Amino acid sequence: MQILQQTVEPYFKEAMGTLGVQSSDYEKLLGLATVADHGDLAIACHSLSRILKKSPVDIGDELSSILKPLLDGIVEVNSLNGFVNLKATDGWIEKHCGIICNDARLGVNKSSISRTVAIDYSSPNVAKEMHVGHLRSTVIGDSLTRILEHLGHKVIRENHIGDWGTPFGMLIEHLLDLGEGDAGNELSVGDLDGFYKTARTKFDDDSAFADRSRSRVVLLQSGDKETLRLWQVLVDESTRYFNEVYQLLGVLLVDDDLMGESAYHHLLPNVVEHLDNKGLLKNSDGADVVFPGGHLNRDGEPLPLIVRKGDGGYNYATTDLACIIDRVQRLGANDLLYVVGTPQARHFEMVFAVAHQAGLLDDSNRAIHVNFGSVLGSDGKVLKSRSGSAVKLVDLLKEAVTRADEVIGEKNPNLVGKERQEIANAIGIGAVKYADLSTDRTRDYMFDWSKMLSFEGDTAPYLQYAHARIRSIFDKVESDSWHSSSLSIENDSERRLARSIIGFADAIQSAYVDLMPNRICIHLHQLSAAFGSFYENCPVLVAEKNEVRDSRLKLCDATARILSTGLGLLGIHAPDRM
RNA sequence: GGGCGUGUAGCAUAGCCUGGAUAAUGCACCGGCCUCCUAAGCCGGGGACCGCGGGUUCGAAUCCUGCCGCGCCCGCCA
Repeated sequence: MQILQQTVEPYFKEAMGTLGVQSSDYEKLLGLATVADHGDLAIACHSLSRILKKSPVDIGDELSSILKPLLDGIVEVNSLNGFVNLKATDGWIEKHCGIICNDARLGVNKSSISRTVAIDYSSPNVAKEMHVGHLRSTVIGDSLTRILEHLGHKVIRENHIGDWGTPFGMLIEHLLDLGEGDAGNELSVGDLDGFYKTARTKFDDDSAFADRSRSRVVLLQSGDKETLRLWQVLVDESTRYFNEVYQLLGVLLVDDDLMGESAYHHLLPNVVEHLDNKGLLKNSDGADVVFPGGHLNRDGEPLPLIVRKGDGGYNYATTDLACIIDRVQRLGANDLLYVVGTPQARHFEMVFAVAHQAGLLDDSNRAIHVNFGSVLGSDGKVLKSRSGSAVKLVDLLKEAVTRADEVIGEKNPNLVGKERQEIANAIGIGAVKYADLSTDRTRDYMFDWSKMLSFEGDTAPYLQYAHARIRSIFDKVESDSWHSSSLSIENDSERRLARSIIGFADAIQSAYVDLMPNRICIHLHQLSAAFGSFYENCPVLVAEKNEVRDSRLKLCDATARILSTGLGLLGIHAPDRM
């Protein structure tokens, strides 16, 4: 209802002028109504009481009578308890909802300024299983990518996989021990954890193996050809596996988006050199560090960002700085988004601070840690991959699809074959994604199988179901004549639905501004609920008059398109049947 | 110890940035609705000292502050 507020704003100002109130005294008084029954917009008059030396109720009455003629035909004006309530007229709703119904973009305009956004998400580790933390990053990042692109921004996906570092010594040695063929087998069936854990165990228990692993790291870093080839085998097998998961999940990530840690390896000395040239580099306990300020360690001393370890090796802070250089200078990114868990908040604060100090970022750039909460088990404790949580991402997704398929068998046995498979996929995967996207991403997230895979309530299947019901109506419509008809709003169910249709653009805007996909979920659920009520109360095909039928068809069409568009922005499919 | 975050009905959440009128939604619970466009649905009902105490304000779930609980982070892992 931003659009209504914009419409009303000038008249409101005029009325305030008539009352003799300064603009600084009424700036925020006009806002969205908090009590839906009272209207769409409200003006709280209480703070004017002191200025005008009248009671809020009297001011409300007076303001109301000034606004009434000004806003005739736009809103109904009433005053109550010192509030002036503005409720959109049916005429206004018919007009604006009608515009949206006729708009391919459903009222969602592209941003006037297109930004180039590099978004870093998913980032699984080579030769390690993807776990629920990767699920969050992948699903949230995918949704944000879609939202940004929908608004006309240029998005560069960056899958910063963990493909470099000391563990690769032991992984390569383990690969050699198994023989490339067998190892490839193990990896290709997706037993990444088994591979990694065995290597780890050997490293810990077998000193000869540990020695070989360390030498292998040296060979890897010095660019030994054969070692690099073996390393590439590990990377290829892993990425093939990641791609399977991505395909099952239905996210946009492809091989071209891969930009692993190894890709920045050669830039790391330059990063340190650059920091040194800027005079930021300090030596502390043998390591090269930068003190960004604002952070203290346990002893109350300034906390450094280590860019080069005492042993001469580089670490993730160095790589992240190299990424910033690459993304800003080579890719021309205005905005840098990092869809990474909250525990790394301090790390990113320090990296961004150093990047600014070093001139790698300036005021035109926005570097944002798009943080998300930890994944908790049913016991409320953090689920960690190290503790060997048995939840494999692939297994979870497959179970979701299986369960969806079972429900289809119960609810709609007519669906068979390939179509049923695709629908089961859309429902199962959609349920998992929606469970992840529909809550505030910054809060911890309870990993609950039964909730995630239940298809009742505020879930993707509820929205998909609303969509499918509408599509089934259109299956029975023979003529397109409704397309050119106009809306006529006659009852509360229609009003509520039309208002919700108008609100779609606001929801997208809100999701974009705060990078919060759940704002879209909230709106889609509210829209679906409005539709559910409409569906029960307002016969469409058997409406008493043709004008009414056509008007309702328009509402249905817009609702369905908002659902499929909105779900699409969440990376969720909306099947025509289910 | 310091920093950051969080605490809303039995459970899970929205609202908090940008303060307003009976705190919203889902699950669970209770009661209704399928000769009628998909009942994965709809309608109605009960259930909350918005962690606790101060403060600012005409007005606080929302802003400030103190305390309590919980979580994460606090130098060579990422």
